[in-house]
Amino acid sequence: MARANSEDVARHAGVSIATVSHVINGTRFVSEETRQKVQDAIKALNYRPNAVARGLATSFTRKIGVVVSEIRNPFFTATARGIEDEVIRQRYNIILCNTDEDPEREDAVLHLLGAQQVDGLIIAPTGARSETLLGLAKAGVPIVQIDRSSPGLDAPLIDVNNEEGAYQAISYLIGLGHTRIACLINLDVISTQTERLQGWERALREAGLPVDESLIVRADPRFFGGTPDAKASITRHNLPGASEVLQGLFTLPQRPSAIFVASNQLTLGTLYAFRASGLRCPEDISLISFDDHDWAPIFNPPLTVMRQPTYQLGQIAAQLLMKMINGEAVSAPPHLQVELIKRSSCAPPRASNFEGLNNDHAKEVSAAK
Amino acid sequence: MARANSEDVARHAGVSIATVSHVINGTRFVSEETRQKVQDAIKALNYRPNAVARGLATSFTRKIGVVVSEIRNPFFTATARGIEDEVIRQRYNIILCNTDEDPEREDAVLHLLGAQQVDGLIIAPTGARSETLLGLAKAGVPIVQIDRSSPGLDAPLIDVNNEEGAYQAISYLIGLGHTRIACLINLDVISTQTERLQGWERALREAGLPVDESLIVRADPRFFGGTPDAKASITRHNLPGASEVLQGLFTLPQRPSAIFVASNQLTLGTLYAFRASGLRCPEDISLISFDDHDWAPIFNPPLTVMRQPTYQLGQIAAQLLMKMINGEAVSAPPHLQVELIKRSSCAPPRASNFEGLNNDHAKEVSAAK
DNA sequence: AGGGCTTACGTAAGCGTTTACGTGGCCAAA
DNA sequence: TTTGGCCACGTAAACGCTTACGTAAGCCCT
Repeated sequence: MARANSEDVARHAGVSIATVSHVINGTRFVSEETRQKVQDAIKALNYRPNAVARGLATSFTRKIGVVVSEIRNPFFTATARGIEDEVIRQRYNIILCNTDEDPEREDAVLHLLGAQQVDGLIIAPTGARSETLLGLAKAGVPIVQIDRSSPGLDAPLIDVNNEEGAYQAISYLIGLGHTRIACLINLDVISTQTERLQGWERALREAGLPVDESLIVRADPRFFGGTPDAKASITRHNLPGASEVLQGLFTLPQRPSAIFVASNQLTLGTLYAFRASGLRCPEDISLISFDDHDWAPIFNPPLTVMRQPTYQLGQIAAQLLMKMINGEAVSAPPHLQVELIKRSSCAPPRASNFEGLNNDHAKEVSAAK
Repeated sequence: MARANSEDVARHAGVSIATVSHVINGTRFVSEETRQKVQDAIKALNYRPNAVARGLATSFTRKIGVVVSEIRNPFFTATARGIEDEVIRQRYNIILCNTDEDPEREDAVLHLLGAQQVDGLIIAPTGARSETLLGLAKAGVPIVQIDRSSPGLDAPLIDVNNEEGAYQAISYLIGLGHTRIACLINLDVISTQTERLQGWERALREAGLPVDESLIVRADPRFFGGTPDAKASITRHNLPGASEVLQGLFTLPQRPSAIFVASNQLTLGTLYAFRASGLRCPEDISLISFDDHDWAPIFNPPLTVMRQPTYQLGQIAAQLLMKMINGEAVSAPPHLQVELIKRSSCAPPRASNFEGLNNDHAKEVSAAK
């Protein structure tokens, strides 16, 4: 059963094809009588306007591209959902693409999206400068960046204040009495990681603590414990992951009493390293990590985290993009705020004073003394 | 800078627009000389074919619709990723939509996808019969269903053997010595849930155990501990979630010694209920649940699960769909297999015999006696 | 020499919309 | 009776491709 087109509708209603277009879009006055005839014809023929043809005619396709590194990363999953909820209300669709942080794959999907004539683009760019991305921008495609920014690209960026978030996390640990705080970051060259590293350093410096470079460790992001295929496609650099790297660190004579995990993809490996090294958290080592997880509150111990407003981040990015698509002037919004969620994976270091305690586990530890 | 079109290229190369099209698509012989001129022109003008126009002309848009209930559900996240990896190789894009198991929203997104002239559709349908979906099928849109099937729709279904998986899970528990095994299922009307319930019942019957209806509990699926906005959009029925429902069950005089969780969205709530009720797992109660999680191996205890090949499920669905789009004859594939991943959340019930033990924790418990 | 075949490419219709412009009918004012 | 204007709608070009069909040039064969 071939789909009816507007010509069929016009014939059926005894009007011109222009009129059916106008009743559909409400773009000019049509008498009540003819409008009714057209509506009836549409019903009778089960007519649905062809968005592709409309796209050709208007150059608006009602599709936006969403490109992230990996949709299985809960950060992006939630963000994508925020985006979709926002745009679907305006009858827009999202085309989802993964880059795996690979500039080549990024290039490929950007070409496809460009060909698809998306009305706009929300992208978490890889670290590499992308001529293709710059080309899209120059061609007038509205773009908003999320989480990180692409070199040379002048497009609004929606992200959190990573440096400040890390600073808060480290300050919290310092307040608990820690002085040797490791910082675990992602090997991928993403600006978020260096920003968080800077926050780590600043907190240390401001507290008058030594900045020991040997406490900065980098690991290959990977899914831990996922299905085999997932694992294969996610291990990117084929270099040691968080658990391997940390088990080395933990055997050091002067091991840290706390660890700050700057990437949500590294948390599971860290937890595994604790277990493998026989370290109890928070008794032997404290943990604070970026990004909340849905399992974090019921983990043992419940994880203290820096929560990012992921869903909201997607919403805001989408709202901004829609404004740009509609030709409204927009200004780069401020950073979103991260939130310190105190649960129980941070406690004062052992054999230290307990001033500044303010969570249950710390009190338990204190009481146990 | 307006984008060049094929006419610009033709003019620049001194050939006709038809020739440009043919060198791009390789659809007819073009002399090496002219081919070269066209290629040069394409480079010079940075020409990219407009997929929308091509779509209008050929009626193939190189887009497929992917509709799931909730992309934040890791099951669908992995599946979507499998789909994308598969179709991107053929330069196809996916349009992602969420339904929240809401027939109305499903209807809305299906209309949009229909208008967008997707070449095919991969859908995890809601339980409700959908005229819109049936209409798309009748209009000739290739469709493959995943996870569950839609009433009245004749389209291949890619899923796992839910009944058998549940049967295996329960049989495993029975082998461990359990006789009172609760079954926690999702309130949403999805066929997977009833199938798993049937597996539960069959295993019990075949073992000659009583089928106690009071051990079947239903809960509202919801994210537990997620961000506030996530929670709001996910709680669907505004009815008690897993943790509330189970805490009731656990205070019963004859509480179950094991629980089978039939939905991955209910596992976190179950774990929370354990904690809230002061129940230790697996010492006081055993747990086996559908779907693996990336945090399951490092949870305390590591969770024994029925793993579904989620990523692969997406791949297979995509492969099948591509064949259908290419007009090849396809046959409905067999169920995918679920896999019992034995970790440590299942142990023999206390004060019972220990025959049939086969996991570490069970042995520990045994040894501890 | 003329017809026919091949080679390499051009012409133009068509895909299903939107939209600038045109037009017939009717009514009121001159 | 004109004329002008409004009202309600139709005509046709345009969007950027694909593709069926047409065609000019060159060659071979009789």
